[in-house]
Amino acid sequence: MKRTHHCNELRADHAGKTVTLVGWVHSRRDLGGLLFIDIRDREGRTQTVFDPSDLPKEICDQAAALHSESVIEVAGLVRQRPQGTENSKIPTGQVEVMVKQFTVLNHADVLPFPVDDPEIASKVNEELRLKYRYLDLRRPEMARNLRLRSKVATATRVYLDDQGFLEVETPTLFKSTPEGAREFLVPSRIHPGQFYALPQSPQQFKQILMVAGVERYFQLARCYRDEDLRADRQPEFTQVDIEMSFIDREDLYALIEGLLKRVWKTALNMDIPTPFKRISFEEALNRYGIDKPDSRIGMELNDLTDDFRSSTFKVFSGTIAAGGVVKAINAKGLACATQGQIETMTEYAKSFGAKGLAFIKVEGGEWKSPIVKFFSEAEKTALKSKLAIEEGDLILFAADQWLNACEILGKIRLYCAEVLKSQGKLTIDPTRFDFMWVVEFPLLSFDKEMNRWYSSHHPFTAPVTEDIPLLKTDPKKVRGQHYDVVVNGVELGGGSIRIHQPDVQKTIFEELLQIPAQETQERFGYMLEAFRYGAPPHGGIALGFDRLVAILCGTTSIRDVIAFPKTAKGTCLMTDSPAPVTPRQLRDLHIDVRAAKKEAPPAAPAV
RNA sequence: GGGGGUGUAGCUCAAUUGGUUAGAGCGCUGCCCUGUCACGGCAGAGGUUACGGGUUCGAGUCCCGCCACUCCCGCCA
Repeated sequence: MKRTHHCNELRADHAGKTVTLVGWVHSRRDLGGLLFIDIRDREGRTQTVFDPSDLPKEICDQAAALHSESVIEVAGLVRQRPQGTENSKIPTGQVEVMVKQFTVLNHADVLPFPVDDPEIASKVNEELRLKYRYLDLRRPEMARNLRLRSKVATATRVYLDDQGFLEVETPTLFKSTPEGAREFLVPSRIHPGQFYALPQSPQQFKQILMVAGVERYFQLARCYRDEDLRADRQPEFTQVDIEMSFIDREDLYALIEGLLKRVWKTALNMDIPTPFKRISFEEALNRYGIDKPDSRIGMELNDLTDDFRSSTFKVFSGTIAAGGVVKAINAKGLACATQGQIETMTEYAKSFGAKGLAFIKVEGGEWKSPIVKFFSEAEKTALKSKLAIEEGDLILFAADQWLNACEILGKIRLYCAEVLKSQGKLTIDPTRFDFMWVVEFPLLSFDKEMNRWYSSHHPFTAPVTEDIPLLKTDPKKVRGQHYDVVVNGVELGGGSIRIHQPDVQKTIFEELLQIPAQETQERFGYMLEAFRYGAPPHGGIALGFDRLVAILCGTTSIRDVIAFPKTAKGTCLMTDSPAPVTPRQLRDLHIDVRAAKKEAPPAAPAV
């Protein structure tokens, strides 16, 4: 068997050539005498013709009995199609292969779902698609995603190699660092009762590589987090992990902008403008109510705190008196929102801790609202001008402490955008990509319940240099040298300049995070020690590779760009994992299982 | 852990207020068909309405439980 051409290769000037094609039976049209079979491989498809006047009956019968997706090999003569029978829908539509020899390489059973019909195949229950992932991946859309992912990975490697980066692999069997994401544990057979952890990210190793003098490191690194899944979160995922020595934030921005420019050019043949705009965490919250703004949908937040400071509407003025703020968005054209939708929004807002969701519907020239009667003329005028209120608008308010008020309206804003989209009142150009850097995150956040500070990003993030004195006096004000790269409301990645001075690192660990010295030593001792032996200033970033590819493929679910993804409950429907193991295996690992045993599934019926 | 959505033939979907034998398209099986490409024509098979209970003269439809898939909250340094 030697194929001479792939199935998207033959053109009119191949006429007269004898060729061999291999591939899958895409479709079969049996006219009783003449039989057409479209043979498909990953490149495309080609029509083959079985002519009974030319071939033994057995061959024609055998070919006529084939199911879709059987794998065949055909050899024959390429010829120009008879006039009037060309098919302009496919690139090989000018020619066909007159079959001389034919072999069935694998006879396919009837399929659980159609692979050839994109209309139906794209609507097939995802459960079925995951169970028969190999069939799902044959669909052109999925094959395209796999191919695009591969191209982006290669473009990334080439770009970073051009920039002098070394690709270094780091261990998958790591040590548990019980802070941050929940880890997957791997019991040690050789060391009874001890465990490895799968890395949440190669964070510590990449910093150590800087101490090791690598200067420029990258890796398409597999990371593992035992947390609940989302459309854009899987328990195992891939990061473009990057770390560099002797840099500041500007160097990093330039590097990543160059990388994304290259990737967008390679994948979509698009030139994205650089540098990306930059927005501080505070401004992002103030304007968009979220630290990963989608700037394509308008409806920015407005601050009305000053306007309602002495309002007779106590819900607002009272909140302000207690140190809170009043914010509002204008959902243009949403005055038609149903009672149900307003209720949904209110419930949604409440789930984030809002007490309620005040609103004004601007309909029929009047402001319909349960609260507007409390507003003075001056307050109404301020609203009207600040929010540019027009007929048909829906105004939504949040009154709360700053962060809460912002976040509530931020979520409501995204919800409104979805409603407007579904009503056709908001359309977004699918080729629009709004990149931005979100910067100046607070280094630390305070956990009221635990009564302690924790790292907003991770404990290795360097404070902004001029804020270092504030560490001991006013930790809340310390900004971190942290940055997130965001596109269209998706956090593509984040990173920071790291701490490379052992004393600053020690202050963070022991004085602010209040990790006891002994524990710091046990968990991070090797890092602190490494920093004592010549640690260069360094920083880096990690980009979510699955999210990156998903955006390029125009899908919201990273499952569409991962060959073998997990379900929302972390199972693999194709291999049926996770699964029980034998008592013998457990014994070797010194493990007793206390969980109730799941009942074994009934034996599969004989096929 | 919590909330929402979905589950009817192999696939995609329908089934009025709880009311006859649960339907359609595609696929599948058989027969016919020599220029189709969504080939066409005729005939046929195919259902534990996810699963387990309950209410009712009667349940795909209502109630309770449960499972799977999915979206979201929590969670994701």
